[in-house]
Amino acid sequence: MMPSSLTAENTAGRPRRLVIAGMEGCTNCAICEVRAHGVCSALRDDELERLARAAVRMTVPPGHIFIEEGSRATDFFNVTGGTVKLFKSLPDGRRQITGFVSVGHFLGLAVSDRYAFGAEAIDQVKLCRFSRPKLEGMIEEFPRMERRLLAEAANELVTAQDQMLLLGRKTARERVASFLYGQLENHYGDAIPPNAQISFPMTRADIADFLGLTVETVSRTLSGLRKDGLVTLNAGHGITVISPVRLEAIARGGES
Amino acid sequence: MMPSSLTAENTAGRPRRLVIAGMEGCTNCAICEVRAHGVCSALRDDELERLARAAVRMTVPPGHIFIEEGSRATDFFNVTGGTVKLFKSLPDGRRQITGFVSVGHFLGLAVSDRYAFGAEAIDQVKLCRFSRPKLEGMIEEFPRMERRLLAEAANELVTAQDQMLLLGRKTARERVASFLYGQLENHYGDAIPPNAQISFPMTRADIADFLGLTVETVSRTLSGLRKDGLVTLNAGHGITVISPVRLEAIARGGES
DNA sequence: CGAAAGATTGAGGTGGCTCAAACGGCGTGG
DNA sequence: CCACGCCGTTTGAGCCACCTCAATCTTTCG
Repeated sequence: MMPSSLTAENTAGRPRRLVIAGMEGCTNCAICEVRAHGVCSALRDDELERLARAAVRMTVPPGHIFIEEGSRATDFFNVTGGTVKLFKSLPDGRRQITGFVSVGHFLGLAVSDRYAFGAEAIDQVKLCRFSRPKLEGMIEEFPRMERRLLAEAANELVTAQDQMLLLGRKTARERVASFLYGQLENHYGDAIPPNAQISFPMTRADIADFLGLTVETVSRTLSGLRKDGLVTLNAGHGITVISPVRLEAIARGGES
Repeated sequence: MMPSSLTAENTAGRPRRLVIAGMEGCTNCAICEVRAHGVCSALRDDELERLARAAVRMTVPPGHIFIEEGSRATDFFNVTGGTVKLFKSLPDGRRQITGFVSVGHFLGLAVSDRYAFGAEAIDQVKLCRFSRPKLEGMIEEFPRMERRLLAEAANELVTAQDQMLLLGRKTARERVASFLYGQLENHYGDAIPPNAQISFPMTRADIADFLGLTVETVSRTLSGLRKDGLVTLNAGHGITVISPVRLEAIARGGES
């Protein structure tokens, strides 16, 4: 009756409560490992000084939800390590992952006073946390930061539109190819060599929830790509893309 | 072979070329009918003065594409009348409508120097057009405008995430109910009365492309809702929603 | 009024889902 | 070190929601 779903398993074995582990207090943003990424890259050293006083560093273990869907939006986050999945759910447990985000990404741009999505750590995730009023004050003071946030929001909007095209109109094969190609771009940028290797932390279930498919379909589709000589599936979550060019053609919808 | 599509008809009978009709030159933004909406509402009168000098008003007839997917992003637009559909396409003609926008909405936040989407007038559309450099200059000068743009982008992001959930995980019935309920909210705000009337300019094909379905499925699903006593289908593009509450329940995924 | 576009309805096909079983890696404990 | 259980992955068989193709009906508009 439901075309897709994760009713049983995905609802049942879902991670525990909102737990925030390992809060290390504020450190120096100027020497932060993600200094060059995300919002931070928009600021000068003296501005970073201010930022540092507002930031709380924290670590979140795999599987833990640190933003609960619909909860009060009290904080903003900046991902400084690991990978996070953002998601929305339906009452019966069906789940859509709206994006995977990693280092440099900014989280928490909420419209209302509540988060419209949830966020769960896939692997060990490091975050900078800012209280809403504090960050809003900073935005007020540093127009450059606002510029940066606008640019990032515009970027996400473009990504979201691509994903809507994928979810609304692409076949399973095209979706999986799109996902793999996206991963390639993340690792290699524009210059993707033949036999490019990727390894990602998300499970088949995550990929399914991201692509609007079931685990079985993702698995079968990957096997199909393997049979067609497009990829090899390595141990763990590793994949070798033999022909990125052909993969992209499939992702774009230009080939069967 | 393709699960969804608008290959034949939708590709063939597609609107003509990029045509911009009725350019009326710059007018006074202070007395503009959408003064209270969109980006304009963020500005003071003296700032609007500046805006007016940068704006070119234009009218676009139904069916005409005024932003071509992938073309150079030379302008920004502010919708001052009518309804616009935003879309992305695949090479074989499959099309996904990413949103319908109307008065007050801002268009053209492109990341690169090219538009990532196309825009087509559904009915008679009125626009304010700004050249990219001019608007960027204004943003530089008026932080309030930037604030406003960021807020609007954040809003669109939330909408986009909702749409991803819809496209990835909702049934046809839930999708159509979601669409109708969204239309209700547009017209009535939060207080939607029983037997609420709506009439919208988009065709069944547009709705299908928006919901990731086919025309036939949209039509059949609407008929199903009618049979179930949830709506009545009026002449033209009018629909009466007998029970908005039950419709919302379906849209949310909480009822069959 | 007539042509063209849009909407509805029917009949049949299929891509991806559901249910089910087997397989593999990995940590735990005996 | 191996047995065991858990979890994620793969594969198979069958089904169904939605798609495709096609005909008819309705609305719009010149």
